[in-house]
Amino acid sequence: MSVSVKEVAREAGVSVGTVSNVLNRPEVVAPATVRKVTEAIDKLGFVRNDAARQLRAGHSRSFGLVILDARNPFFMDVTQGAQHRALENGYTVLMGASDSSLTTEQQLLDLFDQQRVAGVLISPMHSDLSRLWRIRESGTPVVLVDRGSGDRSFSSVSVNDVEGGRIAVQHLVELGRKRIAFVGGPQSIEQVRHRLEGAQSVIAGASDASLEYLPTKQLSVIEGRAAGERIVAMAPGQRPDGVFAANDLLALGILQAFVMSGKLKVPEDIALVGYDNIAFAESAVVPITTVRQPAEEIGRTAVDVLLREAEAGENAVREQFVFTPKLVIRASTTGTANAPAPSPR
Amino acid sequence: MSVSVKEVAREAGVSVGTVSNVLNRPEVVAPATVRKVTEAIDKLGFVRNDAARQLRAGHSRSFGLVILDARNPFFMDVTQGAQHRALENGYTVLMGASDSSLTTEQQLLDLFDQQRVAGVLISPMHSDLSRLWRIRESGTPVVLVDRGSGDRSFSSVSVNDVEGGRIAVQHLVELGRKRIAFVGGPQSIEQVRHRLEGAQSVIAGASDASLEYLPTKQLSVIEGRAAGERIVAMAPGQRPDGVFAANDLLALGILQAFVMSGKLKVPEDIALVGYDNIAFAESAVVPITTVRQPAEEIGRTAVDVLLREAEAGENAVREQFVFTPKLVIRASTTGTANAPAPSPR
DNA sequence: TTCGGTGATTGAAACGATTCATTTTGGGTC
DNA sequence: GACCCAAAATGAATCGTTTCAATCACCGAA
Repeated sequence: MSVSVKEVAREAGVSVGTVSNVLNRPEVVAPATVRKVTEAIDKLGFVRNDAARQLRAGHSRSFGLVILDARNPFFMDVTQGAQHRALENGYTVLMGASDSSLTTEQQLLDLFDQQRVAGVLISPMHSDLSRLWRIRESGTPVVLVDRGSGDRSFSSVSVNDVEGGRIAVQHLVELGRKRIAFVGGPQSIEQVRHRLEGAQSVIAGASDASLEYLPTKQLSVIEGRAAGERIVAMAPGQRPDGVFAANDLLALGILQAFVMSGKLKVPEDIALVGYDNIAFAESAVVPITTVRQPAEEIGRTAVDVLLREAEAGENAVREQFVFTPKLVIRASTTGTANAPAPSPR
Repeated sequence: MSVSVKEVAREAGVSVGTVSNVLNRPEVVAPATVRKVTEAIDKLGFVRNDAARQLRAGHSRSFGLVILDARNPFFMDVTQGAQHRALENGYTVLMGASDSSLTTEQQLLDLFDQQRVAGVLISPMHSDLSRLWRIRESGTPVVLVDRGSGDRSFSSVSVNDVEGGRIAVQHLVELGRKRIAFVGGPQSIEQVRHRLEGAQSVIAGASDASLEYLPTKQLSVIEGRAAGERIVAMAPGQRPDGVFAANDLLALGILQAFVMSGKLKVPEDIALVGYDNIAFAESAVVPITTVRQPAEEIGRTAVDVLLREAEAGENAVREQFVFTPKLVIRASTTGTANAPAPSPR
């Protein structure tokens, strides 16, 4: 079916070893021979069989990346960053979304195991990292993405989510909002817990403000809309005047519900802050104030760390990268018309 | 490093052939033996080496998918659909974005070649399908996605883009818009050409309406914003009163520019129609009227066709699926407040 | 007791690239 | 012309799984 080194060797009148050398270390082969072999390769349309290379090498030349949600532009940005940096180093990225399902996460890891990936990048569902320990013990480096490693036992590239939650709610409080609602869930997602924690820390320091927790099942536009509808349905007296959503998808959904109701004006009646600074937050009905995370940089850095760990092998040093999030202020809290200049992402 | 069938066989006291049979055809192995082997597998933590399987099988158990843009939610929806359907059939999807670069497209195909993927799904850049011919001739089925195969020489799953362009502009004309602008590009993208063609066909039939073509370099929010700014800068007398954008990302950017200028009201001064019906079109500053394509279904169907072609081998029948797009009317053309019920995607 | 026959198991070959110890080649020296 | 050495080329072994022809074990029928 497809051409192998053997046939190339025959065509070029050399041995298979030489063909392999031309492919991998042309400097040890006589120039004339290199030419002969290259010509044979072109003539026969030879394409290396990656499976055979991997089998011999013991591991593949791709990294496995497990993200939480492929529909969230934030993760696609992370993926993009990772993919580019990996490609620069001759690696490929296999991306899979766990869709916040533990089973799917396991399946993806099984898959990566079978593929003998050179490393795993993962935004894990919960704190039980035992599976990841096993993977690393079997010789595959693991880097946590968008999630710190509490005890520093894994390398990680993350953003300070507690701080992110803090600056978001701080902003709302400084605008004079008293009844704050936090919309997000499930709490099994660490990022959600941390952002909530940061929110609570602000409230604890502000005597006259309160925080209400409105749980959601997922971090999606649909769930956001549902949460928004719940808020719309509340009695005016106990309705929050500021909402902090655990991510921009939720915020977008919440905003939709508010606008559709025709009853709640943003930010006059209720201010809204999201998280991630996805491109679409800026072009929403009311441009959404949000907490920016350097998505692509997270992806790139994660691959860098993975490459270093892979190189170092057994005695690799664990690295902890923690980025600091920034508040991007837009009309959903300040009510000023759309920001005149496009904000950086 | 990692456990092989050989060690499992030793542990279980059987031959490697038997272990392989337990793995692949347990029904031909005595129940007691199956148990012994299964226990040995669990005990040693054996994980199949996919590279070795592939090598033997001659091809991998994954499909390669080349999309135009990973940041466009439309393509992520297609990917999601493809991934799910593939998984149901025991296949994996390797997704790569060509980012509208021919070189990247080639690189991805090279990669898939090396991986000996079981099939290729591609949303190709231009009409030169010679590379795809070669791939198919080497025994790998190919299905065109979101793009028809003019001469039916490839199977394809697409949407009638000419019709999509037609209904979009038809809608604008029916609303009484006379000076229509088509924003999109580059024309090397077939989808863009067809949508433009559909737009032109309407104008040709409407005596008093005109169509202006505003080219863009990409189908992105940024490019949309730039195009929008160009429109804002036009003299009021020759400014279009209706804009049809080649996709929702562009539309979102255009809308941003209009709103930011503070000079143009949508739809009063200028009506806007997008394409794709991505989730974010609905939650835009002004919810955007758009042309809906069944993204996930496209992905699913494409995998189905690929599976059929792979099964049939040499004498496979080429199949052409053409979905019909639907107009989703929102405030950016009708000006009515946000649609009360969320529209279907 | 022997002979089929069936169901279960075996083990060697094959997949294709890489590696590395070994052999060959070609110059240069004395 | 013999000898040495470096550079170049060779080819068998290896990776882990699957396949399949061959063998084995066991039971019932003759």
